Amino acid sequence: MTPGRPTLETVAQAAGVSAMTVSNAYNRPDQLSEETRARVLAVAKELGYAGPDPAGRSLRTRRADTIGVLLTEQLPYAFADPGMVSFLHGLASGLADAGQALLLVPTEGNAEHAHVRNALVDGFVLTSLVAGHPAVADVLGRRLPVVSWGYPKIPGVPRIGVDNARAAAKAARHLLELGHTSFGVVTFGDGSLGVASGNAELASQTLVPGVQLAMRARVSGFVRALRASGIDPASVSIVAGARNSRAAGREAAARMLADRRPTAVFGVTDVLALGVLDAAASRGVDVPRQLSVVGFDDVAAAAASVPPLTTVAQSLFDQGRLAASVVLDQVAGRPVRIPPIRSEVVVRGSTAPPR
Amino acid sequence: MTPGRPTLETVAQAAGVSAMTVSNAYNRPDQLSEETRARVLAVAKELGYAGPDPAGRSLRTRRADTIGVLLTEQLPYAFADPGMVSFLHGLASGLADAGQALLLVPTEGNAEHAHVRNALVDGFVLTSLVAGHPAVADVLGRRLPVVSWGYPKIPGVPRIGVDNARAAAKAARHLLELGHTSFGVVTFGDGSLGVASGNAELASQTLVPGVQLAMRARVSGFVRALRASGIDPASVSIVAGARNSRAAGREAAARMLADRRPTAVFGVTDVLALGVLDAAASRGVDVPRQLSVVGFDDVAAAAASVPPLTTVAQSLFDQGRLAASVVLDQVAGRPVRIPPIRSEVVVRGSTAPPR
DNA sequence: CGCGTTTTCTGTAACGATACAGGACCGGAG
DNA sequence: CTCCGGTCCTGTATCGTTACAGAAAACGCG
Repeated sequence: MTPGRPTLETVAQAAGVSAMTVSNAYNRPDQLSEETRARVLAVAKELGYAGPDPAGRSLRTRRADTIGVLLTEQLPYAFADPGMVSFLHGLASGLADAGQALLLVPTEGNAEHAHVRNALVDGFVLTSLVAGHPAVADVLGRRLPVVSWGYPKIPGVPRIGVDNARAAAKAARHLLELGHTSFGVVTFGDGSLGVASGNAELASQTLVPGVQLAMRARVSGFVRALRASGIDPASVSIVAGARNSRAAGREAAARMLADRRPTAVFGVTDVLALGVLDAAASRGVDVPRQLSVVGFDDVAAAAASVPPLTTVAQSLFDQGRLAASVVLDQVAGRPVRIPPIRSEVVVRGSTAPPR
Repeated sequence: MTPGRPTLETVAQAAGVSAMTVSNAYNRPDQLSEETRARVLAVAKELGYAGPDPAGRSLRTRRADTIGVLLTEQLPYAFADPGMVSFLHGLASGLADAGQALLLVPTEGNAEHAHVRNALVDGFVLTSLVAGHPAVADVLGRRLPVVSWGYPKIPGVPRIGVDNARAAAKAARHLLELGHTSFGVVTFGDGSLGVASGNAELASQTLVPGVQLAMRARVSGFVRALRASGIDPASVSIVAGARNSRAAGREAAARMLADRRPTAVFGVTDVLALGVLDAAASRGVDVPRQLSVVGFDDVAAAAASVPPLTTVAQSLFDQGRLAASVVLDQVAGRPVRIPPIRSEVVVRGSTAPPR
């Protein structure tokens, strides 16, 4: 009876010890003599035993030492968006420090969300998901610890995220302090909807990407801060790109600049703001002398652009690490505390007083 | 006897059916009447049953529907390097299409490589690892399907990667055709070692990051192509940055440009080449009129730089997708075929004839 | 009405591991 | 010689699921 893959039992018999001893040889070296351990491992090697099977172990111990992150509808989005990459970076880093691996769980494709149901994880991190996305219900159904980043806001689920409206207001105040009086905003998707009606925070009944909820909050926070300083909201030209990409930002900005050109533009993400810089450059508009541009996020590319981008920095990497510690605290049954996320305007070369 | 977490059995008893029926309710809807299924699911919901436990399922079915990717020694590297991110993007995309999740397995931290041993995966993808990295042995010990990207080269393990030397030679020929006669190379780490002695391909006995083996191949391929056209290899100034970052590339290029300045520079990665552009800009050196710059990889930032970067494109995204299909072919027992990876020079605005 | 088919459901037997509770043995103290 | 405390090792009992084979009921049909 020696066919098939070797197991603990196979090795145990070959080595003349009990299965427990073989298990201990791998996991509790102090529980057996160095001598026996060496012999057991030698036998295991000879038999081609691959080591204790993680599936068996996981079933028995009820732990996976893995945290799953639910990626946006469009998997590509996760890697194409530098902000998301920074967050994942921080998350992976925090998890690795705690000896946990990170499982990327796609939400698209399988309609039954088999990925979510089958994911062998001890907890989930939700990232900027579509509000009301069915996969969220599946995650909650797993009854595992969860932490949400940005949106959706779920009752009873710890959430990490900046106050987008307040952070965007900082961008507005920076520009106001420089003396600007005419403004534009570049957003994407339907991120501008509801702003005109002052209803930007209205929860949509339809499937609205969570990222776009964040963008709405940024737009409305920006506009509100302007209004507080006596700027007429109706004078603020708001354009939306098709998606959050540099090219879309450039295209949207081109439309705006062709119209009556404001002296200051707020891009709701750095990626869009970089597109604004591109559009300005190709039209011969000098930044910052003829046009000030502010972004949001402070991704790596923001510091390297020409000119370097002034932006509202939120530490995405740190938020990733925080998400890791929050979900692990829950797994371990420790109390969860979420400090407020800080944001600040990083002034670089893309903003200046208007001429 | 109803304490603890509910299981299939708990639900089965409450619903008055067998455990198998409950299992089928979740996994084989066609195996039972719609009526019973609805009743079972209702009971399950009422009991707070979270659905079939992935650990039990995985033990029984011997599948995890997950592929693990072993990340470089420095986890941060994976996310900080846009080339790696593109590869991961393609990999995740290919896996998602096949209904597989992606597990990021860190190699650092735990000396025993518990992550590798415990990873619940059906196969592994190795990425540009340190040659002879101990985690590689652990991976091979798992006796699972493996595919390696770039380095290390492991006998019997399918490997995906461009021919770095040949691709770099294309960069050299592009510059030669433009008429350049004085050259520089910016690499990183010890990527230049051995080139002078013509021994760049020598496998090192020490722990040399696999990425650096790739860089060595690029440097030597570039230099060899120059030599083939009568350029004295000794006249090529080779400088190395501390790491693969834009800042390091800039710093290294600054040293080179302060010296006798070549008319053409090859950056062994786009990231480094972008640093070269930065260095040129800050010294007032006009690219491409006074200096031509060629990169390698064709990351997104290469198309957006000022001027846009001429580079040797290798489709990292496609290589990620290929890695996915190769490892899944192995898992499924299908024959593995690895097509050659194409590379080509994408001419943009950073190269021109010398003046 | 009898008989083969299909639909619907069930019982048994692993899958591979570890937690736990001891048992055997050994050396030294009393 | 007994008792005690370690060290080293073992047996048993799950962990929760699904593959497989087949039973029972329902159905179609000549």
